[in-house]
Amino acid sequence: MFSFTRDQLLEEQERIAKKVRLRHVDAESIRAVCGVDISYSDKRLVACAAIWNRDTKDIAAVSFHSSKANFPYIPSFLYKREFMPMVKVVRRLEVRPDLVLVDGHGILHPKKAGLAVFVGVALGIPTIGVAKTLLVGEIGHMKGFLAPISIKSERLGWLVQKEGSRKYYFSPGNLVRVDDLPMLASIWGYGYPPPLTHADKMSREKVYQQ
DNA sequence: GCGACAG
DNA sequence: ATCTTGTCGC
Repeated sequence: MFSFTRDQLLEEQERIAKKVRLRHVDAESIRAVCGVDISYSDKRLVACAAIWNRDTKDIAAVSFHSSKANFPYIPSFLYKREFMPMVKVVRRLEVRPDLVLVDGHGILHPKKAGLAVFVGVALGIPTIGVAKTLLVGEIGHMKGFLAPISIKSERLGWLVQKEGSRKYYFSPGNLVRVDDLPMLASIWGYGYPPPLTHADKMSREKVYQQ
């Protein structure tokens, strides 16, 4: 099988980080939002992509991809474990989403190359990383539901927390700008993104019955 | 050297 | 992520 040295993985992250393009996206143009998540049962995994329609506020399409986990979970190298299954499950959708939300960090990462960066660069679709815990970065002062997060004074993401809700960490994966994230998070009211809630639930159901 | 460490 | 009892709160 394949083995990788830590340096090889770091080189791969540095290469992908150079391919990221942070571009402005108009929130009004975002209609189909896709959430991607993965559930596990031992070494088996099931990835689910769920498209949530911003107008109907309901799920418009779903796809699954089952495979075997071929790499362990190592902090800051999650991409090696989940990147390919996520790309495949999104490509399996019959509809091309306007925005992809990934369960994990984007450029808010030691090498600016989190899981959402790999997925976003591979797909060429605006992508955002949404994580439930912080990996790196310093959190600024909360203003409304938002607090900027930066590394060495460079703003790379946002802490989003609606009153009475948990904290979520947003950062660009590709083709969106850091300062676009607040407007995009407002689409679903700053809570946990509905597309990710559905993808999480459906991937868990699928891996359970399989 | 020690601790921290997305999912 | 997954496993997994009881407990707090709406």
